[in-house]
Amino acid sequence: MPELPEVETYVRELRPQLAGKRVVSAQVGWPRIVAQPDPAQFVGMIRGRRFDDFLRRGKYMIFGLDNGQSLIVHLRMTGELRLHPAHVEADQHTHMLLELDSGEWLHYRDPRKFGRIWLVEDPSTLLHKLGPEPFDPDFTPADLHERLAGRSASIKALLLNQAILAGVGNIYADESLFLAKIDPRRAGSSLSDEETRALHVAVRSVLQAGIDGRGSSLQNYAPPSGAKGSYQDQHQVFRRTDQPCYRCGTPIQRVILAQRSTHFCPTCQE
DNA sequence: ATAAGGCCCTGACCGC
DNA sequence: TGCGGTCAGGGCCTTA
Repeated sequence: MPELPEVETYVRELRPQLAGKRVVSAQVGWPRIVAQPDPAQFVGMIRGRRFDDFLRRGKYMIFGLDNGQSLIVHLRMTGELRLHPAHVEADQHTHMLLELDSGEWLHYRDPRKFGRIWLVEDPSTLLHKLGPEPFDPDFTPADLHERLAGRSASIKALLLNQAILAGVGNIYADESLFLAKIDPRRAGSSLSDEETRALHVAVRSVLQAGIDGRGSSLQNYAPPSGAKGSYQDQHQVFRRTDQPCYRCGTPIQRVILAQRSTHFCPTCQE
């Protein structure tokens, strides 16, 4: 389940592999994977384009092309993007292929087909609804407090809301709330200034540790270089239901919030 | 406006 | 062994 640290790892590892290479041809196997434009147009438009820069915004990857357009990819749950030599055959779960002038092929593989690809003139038409980047200097504790004000939904649900803050998903939301010692079931508006500051610090700290570990490799995710991420070894609560809290020994509890598994320590988090 | 639930998808896993 | 049921969850959509 790629979240900000996993997508950031993707961008860092794929950038040097793709920079300056040109698309020779494209194939789309599962039409719904290409959200915009329609797949036939997409194939025509991407042909001949060269990859210039490569950025991340929230959980989106943005490939800048030489004609000013952008190829945007969201991996959702099980998406993978990998550069392979020409002799590697696409399997049944590979839904888009780009042939490059280096002789390599970029494979988009996604068993659950939740991921989406766009080719757009202006990325902001797609990304303008996103909240701030967690590491943006303009994102302050006061800003976070304002975004949570008046919200009755659980703080867990609000952390997952990409319009409030971009990039946090289920793993890093649970880990952030544990580090900040905040009960995930609390209403967003109930957080004090002090708790909001603690959460602000915790989100950045957990995401940075995730990036440093090249992400969390659970059942599906692995970075494009193949070697697994390591942050799963540092999880304090995520998928540790009934196991003792590392801090106090209380069994980690699991509840459902916003239709997502939520893990927390009932003693440490209030 | 916000909040909550459904939906898309398939593989892994569980109990029988 | 086979099989049905359940779970995993990101983001968009509909409903209230």
